[in-house]
Amino acid sequence: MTVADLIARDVRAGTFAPGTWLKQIDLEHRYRFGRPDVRRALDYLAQKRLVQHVPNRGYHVVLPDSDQTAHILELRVILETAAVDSIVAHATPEAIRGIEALARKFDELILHGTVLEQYEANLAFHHELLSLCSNPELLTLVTDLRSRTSSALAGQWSTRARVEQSSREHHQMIKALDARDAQQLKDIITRHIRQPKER
Amino acid sequence: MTVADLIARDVRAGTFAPGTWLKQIDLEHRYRFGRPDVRRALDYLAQKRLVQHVPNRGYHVVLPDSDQTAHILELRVILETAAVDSIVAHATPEAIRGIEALARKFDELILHGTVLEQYEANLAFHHELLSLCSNPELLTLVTDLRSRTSSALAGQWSTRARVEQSSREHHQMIKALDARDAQQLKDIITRHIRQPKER
DNA sequence: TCCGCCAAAATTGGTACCAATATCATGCAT
DNA sequence: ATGCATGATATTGGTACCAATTTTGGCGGA
Repeated sequence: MTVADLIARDVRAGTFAPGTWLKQIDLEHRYRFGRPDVRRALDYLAQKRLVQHVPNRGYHVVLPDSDQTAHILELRVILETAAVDSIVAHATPEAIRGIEALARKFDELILHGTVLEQYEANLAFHHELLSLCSNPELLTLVTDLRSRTSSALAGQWSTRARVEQSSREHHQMIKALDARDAQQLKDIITRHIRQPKER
Repeated sequence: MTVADLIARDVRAGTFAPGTWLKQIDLEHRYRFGRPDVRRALDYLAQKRLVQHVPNRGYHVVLPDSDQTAHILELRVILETAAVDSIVAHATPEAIRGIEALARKFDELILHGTVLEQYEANLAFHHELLSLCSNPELLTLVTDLRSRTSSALAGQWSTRARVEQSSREHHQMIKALDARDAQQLKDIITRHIRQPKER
């Protein structure tokens, strides 16, 4: 696993809170990598907009911007609903079963997993679903976008109720996919991404 | 202007043909920058998928993959048509006039400009049009995607006829925008991006 | 007591150098 | 003559070091 992945994971897990300055020396000792590796990783993450670079100051974890995350979520709605027709067209019974397995994996982790594990299981579910789309670039693009909103992980996934709601929506997606109901699937995905605040 | 921009420009201009190995020493001398700057630029461009990194071999300009570019073009169709409703809603008369000016600028360069100038004028036109969308992230995302397909610049922009067709479509877009005809604008944009091969 | 200035420590970012690896050319054996 | 091994060369990539900038702590003055 690369340095960038390790840092990204720690950012998501909350080890490095938003706004924290990531000092190269600390990262060097923490992950036992050389200075150039650390700097490349920070540049990489800066380009991915997970950290921000300030010349002669260093790199710090980005502060979540609610407007910006809202815009990114809208992009995901656009892209993931656009993928639905192709997904439905390529949804073989085996593929659906594979997705269902990942949904159940997510369900299990609601009770006995850490927030990070839940997050990654959720990622795996959506990744598998989107991989049915005939456009592989869409998958990588959405994956990229998702990685930019997850720093607001604590906010979105805080409550048990919200996670259980996600689980229900996963199974609703599978049901709609099984029924080849594209419009229904689009609606669920839209709700799932937007995560409307309850009442 | 940064090293990455300079390299990117030379790649688009065809100075560095697809497949060419970009040697750090050469770039260092060509642009009069230090080694670390060159390496950062190459890493940056590799992340942007303009060049490819092979460990212990170096960086080479990506070879255009027709399937991949087709997929990226489809993503642009999805995103740019999705932006239309918002664009139409925010199209003030002044904004339309600004876009029209850029379209005319493009027209002029058809006759008296280099291919690179035409390319950049085209970019400016689309950038201005998309900037009307209420979602700024969409603009940056499409700009990013566009930068990945332009290495196939020679292929797409080769003929005078194709460039003039683009010009006509620009003005059709403005007309549809002026008429507040969102569906019409979407159709034109879709054709414009897909650039169907003439019979 | 609080504010501003100055020095010291720490961190970033760049330069030079060196090791590791790949490519190329030459020579040898078949 | 051709294929292969071997050594020379060039390029990449990492290590160590140093300069430049920023931050921190302390001191003096208002």
